[in-house]
Amino acid sequence: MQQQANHIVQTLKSKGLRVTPQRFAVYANLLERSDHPTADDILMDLNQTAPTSSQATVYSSLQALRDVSLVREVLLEEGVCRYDANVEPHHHFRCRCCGAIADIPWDALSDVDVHSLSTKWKVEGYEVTVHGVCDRC
Amino acid sequence: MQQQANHIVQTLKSKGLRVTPQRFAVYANLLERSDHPTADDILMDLNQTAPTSSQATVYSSLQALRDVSLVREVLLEEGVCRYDANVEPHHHFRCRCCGAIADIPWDALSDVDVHSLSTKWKVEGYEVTVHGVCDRC
DNA sequence: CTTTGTGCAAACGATTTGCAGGATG
DNA sequence: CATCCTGCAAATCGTTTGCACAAAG
Repeated sequence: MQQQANHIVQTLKSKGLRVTPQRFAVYANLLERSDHPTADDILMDLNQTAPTSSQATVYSSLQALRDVSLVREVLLEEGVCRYDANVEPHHHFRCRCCGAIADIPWDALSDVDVHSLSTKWKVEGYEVTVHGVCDRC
Repeated sequence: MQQQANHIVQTLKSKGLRVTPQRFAVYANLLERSDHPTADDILMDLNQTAPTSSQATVYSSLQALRDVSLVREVLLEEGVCRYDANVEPHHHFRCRCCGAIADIPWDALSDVDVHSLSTKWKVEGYEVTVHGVCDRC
């Protein structure tokens, strides 16, 4: 635990971010959950027991973390931006009913040849979004 | 042209939608462009020469068209919902610089085997999002 | 004539911003 | 001690809603 905390501090520092309690808390929270929370989800979670961080700060922390590629945005739903501390390439599954999002490891899907597509574009990457219904629905 | 107009009228009727000038205009506009406009883009375009439709009506028309599967939402950018009259399965390319979105025909990419993924999900479909830089950037 | 759509303006929810005070390196 | 961050509240942006009037079938 202490080790993990230290690791987070080092990671933030190595990206040139100041380590503040709020920023630490946002990133730590995102690292320990896998449910792709919204900014508001994180805010609620952090302030559940005691006030930890304000709304504006959560937003700006997420922005800072995104700018240094420690978190990524996940856009699979209208009107909400979700966040993911898993920045390795991977795919997503989204449940049509409950909206739950799950990660799919990169290797679980066959590779798609996106480089022979068009000479008009410089292709840099891709990802697959799978949709369907999850077990709870 | 007249033929095309008639076709649009028939399509709307066959989906049980009343044919109003505004709804017609929104759908026709979406059919003749391929740039995945936002609701506001459409509004601007329609009212460019003469006032044709109000903001609320464009939104409600798009909602109606989406409800009967004549248009689909495209979510590849934070905060904006884009619309596409191409409802056939296809993939998307998005330019990292200018945000432009282009369609990729379904057959242009190799199939991904998404059905052997997990027994926890009932997989219904998928699509690939390719990102990179377009020729103008 | 019944039902549904339109337009306006106000309401809404998520995110951003301005600014004064506070913490970090 | 200079710089960057935080918190608050107000502002902004895209979208939705309530309601009175108008149009469609």
